Amino acid sequence: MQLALPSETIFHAIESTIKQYRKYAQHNIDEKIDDITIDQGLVLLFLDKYPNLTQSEIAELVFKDNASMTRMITTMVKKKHLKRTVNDEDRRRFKIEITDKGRNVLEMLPPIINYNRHSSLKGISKNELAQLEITLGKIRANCSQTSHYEK
Amino acid sequence: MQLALPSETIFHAIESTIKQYRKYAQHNIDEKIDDITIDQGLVLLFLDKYPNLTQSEIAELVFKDNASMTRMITTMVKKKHLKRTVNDEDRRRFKIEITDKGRNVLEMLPPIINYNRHSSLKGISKNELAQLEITLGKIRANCSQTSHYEK
DNA sequence: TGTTTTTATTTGATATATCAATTATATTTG
DNA sequence: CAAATATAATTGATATATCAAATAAAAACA
Repeated sequence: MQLALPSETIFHAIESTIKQYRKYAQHNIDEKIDDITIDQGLVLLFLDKYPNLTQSEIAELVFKDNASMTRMITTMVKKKHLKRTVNDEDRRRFKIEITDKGRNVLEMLPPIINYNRHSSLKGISKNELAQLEITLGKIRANCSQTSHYEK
Repeated sequence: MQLALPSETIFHAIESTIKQYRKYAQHNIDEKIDDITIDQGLVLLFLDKYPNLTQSEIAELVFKDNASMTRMITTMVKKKHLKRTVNDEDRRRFKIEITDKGRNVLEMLPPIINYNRHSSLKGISKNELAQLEITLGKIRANCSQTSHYEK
């Protein structure tokens, strides 16, 4: 059976694009901020905007699952960007607070993120971007259906 | 500073598309084959086509680094899809062989992979795909440059 | 030939992802 | 109210990713 090499498929193009963007964005962050990943940065931004988020709400916003979020926040507490205390109104939850060190990071972050987003889309028209969005949406829709592939 | 939510950016669209494709593809594999990931399947396909590949050559073909490939192959040896023996012509290398169990998997794999690739692109024209490829290429190019963001 | 460099692979540390099972607390409901 | 169910978060197991350091063997070189 004929089978294209993975390198020849659009899926590889999609995957390597997002990987390259992540590396690029992380590199630009690393130049200015010590020891913060893209996703940890997003956690800070969301907590700043909505201070009462629970861990699972944050998880949803940054597209992680709860287990990963637990561990991410544990890491960020260890690095002293966050403080985690029990929420007395609902003792199942935690109150997650941004420390001064976290606030420090927060000040530097938005311009870098904006730069990353804009510079990586240089030379791509609004139309082209809209088309990209549409095509990706079609793929997602195709992949969200229950397969009809015969067992 | 204004900052779009991650969910509103094209980067999230790209990332969630590839994640959804991976889940969909893995799900279709799981229905028919026990205990094989997409990437492990690709390793088998490449080894079948080019039996003398070294670990680092395989790594390159499936876009992993050497450390990950070492661990992937260790896992596949544990699961008895592969056999690893020292290569006597160059004792730094290993000879990686596909076992009967691995061959069994190999027979079932190509039609599933083809199905995954085709069904997830349903309703997308050749032109549209070509355009997708072009736009992604522009993003990759933008992200491969050394940033000029001022320190 | 002996030394240096390169290549192939491994290992350790750390972060993240996924799944299932577990714990603790809240909420619902009969 | 007590029992059942739902929610928030954790934990354990396992796989993968990344980086840097280590090992072993081969190749280059002086």
